[in-house]
Amino acid sequence: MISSSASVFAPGQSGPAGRAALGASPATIVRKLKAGETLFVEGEPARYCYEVVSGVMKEYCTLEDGQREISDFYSAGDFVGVCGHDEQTQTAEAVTHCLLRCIPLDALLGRPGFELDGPPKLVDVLVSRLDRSRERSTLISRRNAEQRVAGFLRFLSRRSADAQTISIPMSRQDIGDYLGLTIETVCRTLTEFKRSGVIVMPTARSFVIQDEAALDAAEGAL
Amino acid sequence: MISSSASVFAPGQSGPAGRAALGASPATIVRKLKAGETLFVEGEPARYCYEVVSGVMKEYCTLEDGQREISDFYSAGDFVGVCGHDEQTQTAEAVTHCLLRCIPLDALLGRPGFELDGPPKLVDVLVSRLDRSRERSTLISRRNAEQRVAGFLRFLSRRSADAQTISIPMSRQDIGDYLGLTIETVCRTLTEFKRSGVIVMPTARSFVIQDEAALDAAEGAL
DNA sequence: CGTCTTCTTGATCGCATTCAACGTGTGTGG
DNA sequence: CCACACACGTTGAATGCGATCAAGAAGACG
Repeated sequence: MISSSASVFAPGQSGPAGRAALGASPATIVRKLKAGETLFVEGEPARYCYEVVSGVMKEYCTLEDGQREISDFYSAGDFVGVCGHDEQTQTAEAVTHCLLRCIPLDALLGRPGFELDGPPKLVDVLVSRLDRSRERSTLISRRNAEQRVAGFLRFLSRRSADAQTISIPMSRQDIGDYLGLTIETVCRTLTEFKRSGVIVMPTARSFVIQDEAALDAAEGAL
Repeated sequence: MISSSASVFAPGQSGPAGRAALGASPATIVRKLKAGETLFVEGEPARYCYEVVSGVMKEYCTLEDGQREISDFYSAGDFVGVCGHDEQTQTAEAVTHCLLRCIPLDALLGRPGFELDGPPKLVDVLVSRLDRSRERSTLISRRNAEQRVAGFLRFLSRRSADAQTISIPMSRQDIGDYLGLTIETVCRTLTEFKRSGVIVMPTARSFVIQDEAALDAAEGAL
């Protein structure tokens, strides 16, 4: 499953645009991505990891039958592109307009000459990734649509911290691919939450939690 | 969810039996577990990790509604108990009679005075754990019972390497808790594989692959 | 030999998928 | 500014797969 077409490795696509980070303390190299743009694809050599400065990224695998499985969403402070292998095992794509800080993997590995100021330890990143992976597994292993969507709304609300109105940056398709549900089931479940007064949705891409207790109950003991 | 009852920390239960590893190069400390015995429970302080010498271990979470979710099975060469946190996030239990080599977590973290001979790098263990977690996610996110069970049989056959007859060390319940299926569905699916000649089962706890191609097809592009 | 656990099979039900159609919003060009 | 097109979201009806409830078979063990 190595989809390394030439275009993928076009200059400025497989690493930070322009200057390479070969100095001692790597200057903050930033990449901008518009919604829908691809950061890297499965099979590509993994030389950088990226700290999300703003926006939302997603990582996914494409299965042979064409189905997409989104393994995680990343927002400000998260690190994308750390898979622990020489080649990326997943594809990363911008959900919204994104600002990324590029970090040579050597820096995370603590190789001499690549020390970081505020070093995100590779181990820490891997641990948080593992935790998130397990969290998702729990969400999809034995829970029904209501519980999954409720869990997802909680996931979004946790990120938005104090915000009243919580935005939904990703499409229904993305939510489905993350929760292992069809787009229709996601819709229906949201509609049901609206109908029963658990949430209110000012727009299709935002919501306000009306009944915290009911949402917790819907999530069903997580 | 901290289930740290007193009995759990009884001597010889929360660490290697008898002598503690406080010397420089830790002598091989081994623990034996009978099938069904618990190695550690969720919430317990994580001070050791364990290399499986022989037998099969499982790690699982217990959800509030009583459902068990088995996140992984471990056999010879695998490491149990590395979660990256100060407390175990899961419970580990012996599936079969097990022999384990106890490794102080300090050794994996590379703390001075705790160097190992053949050091399993913490990063490597975490990476393999993450890979396995993702593999399981893929198995349960959008695949039907047939594909999941086929994938599980492949998982078992990969471990048994060259063996003709592959043993199934875990119960149907365990398989179900791992695949996110009920015990009945696991049974029915296995029966269907037998009926259609994909596998033969000399006993309920072993199988022989009769039609490799059909098993691959059933797994459905993984 | 009997008891207990594990495994298997059967019948029914409910939830999520599928297929299909209809709204809604957004952006582009006339 | 409006008209149109296109992507995205929502709703409806029917189907099918896996869960559930229930009971029976097969091992394991004392």
